[in-house]
Amino acid sequence: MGGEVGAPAYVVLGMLGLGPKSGYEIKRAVELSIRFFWTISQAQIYPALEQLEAAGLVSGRDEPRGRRPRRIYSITASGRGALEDWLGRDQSMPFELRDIGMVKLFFAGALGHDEGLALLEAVRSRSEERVRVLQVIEQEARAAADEWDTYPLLTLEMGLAFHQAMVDACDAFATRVGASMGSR
Amino acid sequence: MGGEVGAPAYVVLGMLGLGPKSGYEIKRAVELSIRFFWTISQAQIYPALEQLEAAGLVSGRDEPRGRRPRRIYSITASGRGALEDWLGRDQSMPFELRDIGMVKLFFAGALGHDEGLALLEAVRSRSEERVRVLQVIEQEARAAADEWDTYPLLTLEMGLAFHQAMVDACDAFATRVGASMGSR
DNA sequence: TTCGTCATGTAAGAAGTTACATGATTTC
DNA sequence: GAAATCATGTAACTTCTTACATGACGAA
Repeated sequence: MGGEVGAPAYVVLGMLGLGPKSGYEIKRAVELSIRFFWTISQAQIYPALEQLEAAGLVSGRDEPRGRRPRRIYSITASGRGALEDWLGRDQSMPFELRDIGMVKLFFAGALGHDEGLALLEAVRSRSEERVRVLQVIEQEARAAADEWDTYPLLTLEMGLAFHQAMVDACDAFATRVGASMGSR
Repeated sequence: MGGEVGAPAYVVLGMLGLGPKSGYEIKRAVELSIRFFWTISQAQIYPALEQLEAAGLVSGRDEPRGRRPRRIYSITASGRGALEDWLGRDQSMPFELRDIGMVKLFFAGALGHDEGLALLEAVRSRSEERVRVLQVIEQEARAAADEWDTYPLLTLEMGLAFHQAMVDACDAFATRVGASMGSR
């Protein structure tokens, strides 16, 4: 009792490990960085912050901007310990993928030839689009340098690599089936 | 009113499109095929079957095995129509990835050099393991031939391709950082 | 003065999982 | 005769999302 914080709380803790932030800023930071492999809603953040503070892993202080209330949280020494501990624990890290697109492809045999290929193209272009977005972020990241240090850059590269792999798999399949696809 | 079935129900419908099955068999079929990109629990399947039957998309008939009760569901003509319709709708197909491993990697800067590399290795070996499992399934699939027709095989290849891409990204990073990794 | 952003908080609901309950049949 | 598998069903719980409520500040 007392302890036992879940994954969302550790994500919040991790973000505070990069620097003091308000709940609002944490939400923004997630949107700007890990959103492609983790999401968190506002309604999770504020309770998580309370939990973390109660456990002594973060400390918050009020820093209102004018008359607008604001509370900035910082990671504590024991919070840093808990974070490192969590990162180090080789607890099960299930790769959770929930993809309607792949499900549909799996069932695409129920479709006619052309409709099947249209579905394939939809899945392909979805990943292609994701690759484009990630490439833009990559440009900005390399320009900004420090903000995105090596590990965040790695997760970016991983996202790029596997969506590119999906595009390639679609193209290989289309070639096998003998359809023209992806003009690029 | 009546309609408006969700994704889980369509997954059940898709499985019945491959042949009549009991709820129990549907669960098993999911475990044997799409489990890497979709899961469904027993507690979802039986209500979904009721829903689908009420909507006239499947029809169930009792086929007890001895004294053990059993209900086999078959897709109806209008069920097949609804399935094709769903597969064809280019409704948003968000790629939902929820991966604690990548989250941890993102925050790995909080760790020392060695601990960071250990985490990297954990993520790498997780995907490598998945590649191994998928390769075994691929062998069986190519041997069994018909059961796994082209589209299911495609989703298999996609899984293989992107986990291999993750492994490669880990190796590339490890090389960049100048550590020896992945002896393969 | 209106709109977008900053900022926090929560109530209600959807979606999904776990766990239990029950019992027949098959396999070792 | 014990254990695994077949088979269905559901109650309770957790987790997460959506939506609303409130209000200050800055820019147009």
